[in-house]
Amino acid sequence: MVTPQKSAHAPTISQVADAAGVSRSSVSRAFSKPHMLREDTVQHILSVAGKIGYVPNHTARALSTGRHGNVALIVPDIANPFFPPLIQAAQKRADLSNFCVFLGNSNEDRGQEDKLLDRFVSQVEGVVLVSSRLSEERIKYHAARRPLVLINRDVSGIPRVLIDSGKGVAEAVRHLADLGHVHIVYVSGPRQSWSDRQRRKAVNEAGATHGLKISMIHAAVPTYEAGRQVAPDAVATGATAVIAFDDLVAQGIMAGLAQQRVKIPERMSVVGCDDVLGAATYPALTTVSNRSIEAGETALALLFELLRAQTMSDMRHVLSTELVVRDSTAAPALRQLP
Amino acid sequence: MVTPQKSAHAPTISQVADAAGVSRSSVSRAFSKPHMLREDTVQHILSVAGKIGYVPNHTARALSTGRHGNVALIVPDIANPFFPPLIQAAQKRADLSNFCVFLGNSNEDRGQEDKLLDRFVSQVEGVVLVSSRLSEERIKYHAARRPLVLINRDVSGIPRVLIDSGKGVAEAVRHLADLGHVHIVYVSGPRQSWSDRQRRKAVNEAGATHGLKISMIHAAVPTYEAGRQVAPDAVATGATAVIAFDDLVAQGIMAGLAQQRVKIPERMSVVGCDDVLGAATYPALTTVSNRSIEAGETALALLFELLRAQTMSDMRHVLSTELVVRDSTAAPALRQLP
DNA sequence: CTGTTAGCGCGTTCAC
DNA sequence: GTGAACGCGCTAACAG
Repeated sequence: MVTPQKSAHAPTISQVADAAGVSRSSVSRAFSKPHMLREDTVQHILSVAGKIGYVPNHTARALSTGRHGNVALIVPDIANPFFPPLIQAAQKRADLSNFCVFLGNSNEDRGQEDKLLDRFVSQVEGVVLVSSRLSEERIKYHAARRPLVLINRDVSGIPRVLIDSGKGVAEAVRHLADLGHVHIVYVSGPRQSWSDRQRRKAVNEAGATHGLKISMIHAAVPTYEAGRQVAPDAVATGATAVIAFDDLVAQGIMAGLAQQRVKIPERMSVVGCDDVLGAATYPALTTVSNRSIEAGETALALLFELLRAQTMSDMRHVLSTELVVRDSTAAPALRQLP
Repeated sequence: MVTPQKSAHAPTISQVADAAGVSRSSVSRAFSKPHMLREDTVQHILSVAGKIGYVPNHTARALSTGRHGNVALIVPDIANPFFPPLIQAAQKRADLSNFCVFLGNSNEDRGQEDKLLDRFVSQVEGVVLVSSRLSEERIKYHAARRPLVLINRDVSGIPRVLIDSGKGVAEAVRHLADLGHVHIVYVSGPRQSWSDRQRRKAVNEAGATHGLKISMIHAAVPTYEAGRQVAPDAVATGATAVIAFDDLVAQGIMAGLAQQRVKIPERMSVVGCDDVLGAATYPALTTVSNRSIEAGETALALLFELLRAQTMSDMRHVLSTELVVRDSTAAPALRQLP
C-alpha cells in the first residue's frame, strides 16, 4: 500500500523559527538573503531547518513577492524533431537562472495556444512563444500582460528571435547552380508558416539570380508521408534537384524517389532544411542548418533581460543559417554524360 | 519600446467584488462553486469580471487550498524521439483534468533529476518519473512527499507503468527463426536501463527456445552514430540478423552496413525497437512497437486516481508490445541460394 | 543585525 | 443565499 502523506503538513517557516529560537523573518532571510544575517545565525537556522526537513514553500513565496521563478514555453508540436533541441536549450538556460519552465503544446491550434497562455499567466513571470499561430492582436494582448518573447514570428514591438533560413536556402540554390542544375523544384510547407515564406522567397530570388527555372509543389503538411507522396510530382516537373521545406519532407521525398528507382543524387539531388536528421539518411542529406538551440538560448536570455530591465527597446534578433553539404546533392546526370 | 506593465496589477477578486457590488466571497464562489449562488448573481459577477479582465490567481488559490493543478513530468532526454509522443500524450491527459505540466529534463543525470524534483515539489500535486535514473532509495523518498508514478522503472510499492518490450523482442527472434536464421546478434543499450535488461533477457530466452546462436555487442549510447560504428562488428560475428536496442541504433547500423555494401535485408536482416522512425528508413525498418503514448496516458490516469483516492494498492501496469514487420527482414541469403 | 507588523489574493468557516 | 473574519506561508517595510 502506498499512502502519500498529504496531511502530514510540510514544516513551515514558523516551526523552524520556534525550534531555532528566532523570528520568522530571520528564517526567511537565512534562505533568501543570508548576507543580511550573521554567519553563525545563518548556520544555526539552516541546520535546524535541515533537521526538521523544512523546504521553503515556493507558492507562498510567489504570492508574496510576485516572483514565481517560472517561465512558460509554448510550441506548436513537441513531437516535431525541430523543437526538442530548442526546448532543451531553453530549459538549460532557464535552469542557469534558477527558473523552471512550463511546457505547453498548442498542437498547431490557436485556440489551444490561447487557453494555455491563460492558464500559465498567473504562475509565470514570462512567456516564450515558438512559431506562434496566434493573431498579432492576441500576441500583443498577451505581451501586455507578461513579458513575452517570440521565436520565428515577426511582430514589430515584441522582442523576437528569428531563424533566417533564407540565407542557407539561397546558398543551397547557388550550390545546385554551381553543380550545373538549371531547373529545380521547391516543395513548400504550411501556408501560415513564417519560415515557409522565408524559404520560398529565397528560392525564387536566388533562382532568378542564377538564371534557374523554378517549379513549385506544395506539401500540405510537413511530414515524411507528405514528402513521399509528392515525390512523383517532383520528378514530373522535369527538375533535376529538389529543395524541401524541411528534413522530414526531404526524407519522404527520398523514400518516394527510391521507390521509383530514381537514384539520389545521380538522377535527382535533394536538399532538406533544419538539419534535424543529421547524417541519418542514406545518402546523407544535404540540408540547411537550423540554429534552433541558439534560438532557445537567446530567447530566454532576452526574456530574463526583459524581466530585469522592465523595459526593452524593440529587439529583433536574427540568426543566420548556412548550407550543410552532405551526399544527396551532385551534378545532374545529363551533364555528366554529354 | 516595450513596457510590460508588471505594476499595472492584474485585477483582483476585491475589484470585481466592488464593481459588482457584492462581497469577495461571492466572487470566489461564482468561479469555484457557482451552484452555491443564485443563477443571476453568478451571471452578473461573471460578466463584470469579464469586463474588468479578471482572471483567478492560480498562486493565491494554491496557497489557500493546497491544490495547484500542476503535475511534474521528468524525462531523461527530451531530444530522444522516444519521449515526445509520451510527453504529448501525458500533456493531453493532464489537460483533460485541467492540469498543467511542468516538464523536466534530467539529461540522464541523477543529480539533476533530484534537483528538479526538489524545485518542483512545492508547486505540483504529483509527479511522473520516466525512465528514472534515481536510486530506489531516492525514489521512495520523493514518493513519500508527493504522489508519484513511475514509467519504465520497477520499484515495488510505487505505482508504475511498464512497457514490456520483452514480448515484442521475443516475437522478433521467432520471426527471424521462422525466416531461417540460425545466428543473430543483439546490440545492447545503456547498462542501467530497465528496458535494455528486458530486451537482452528476451533475446537470450527466445534464442534458446528456437535453438539459435546468440551474439552480443554493446553500443555505449543509444544513438545513430554508435550504431553506425558497431555495424562492422555485427557483420564480423557471422550473424545473419541483428536486433538493436532501439530504432536509432538500428538506423545507424543500417547506414554502417550500407557503407560496407552489405545489402539489407538480403545479406543482413535488421530489427529495431520502439518504432520511433515509422517507415522513414530505407528499407522500412522491422521493429517492436513501443506504446509510449499509452504509457503517458496511463501514468497520468494513475496519478490522478492516486490524487483522488489518497491511497492506492501497489499498482503495476504493464503494457505489452508486438513485432511490426516491415522490409528490413528476410530469409538469409545462404538459405535462398543453396 | 534582528524582531514586529502588515499584507500578497484567495478559500473557507461561521453568523446573518 | 450572502457577508465578515480569519488563515494559507512567506516577504517587505519599518523599527530598534
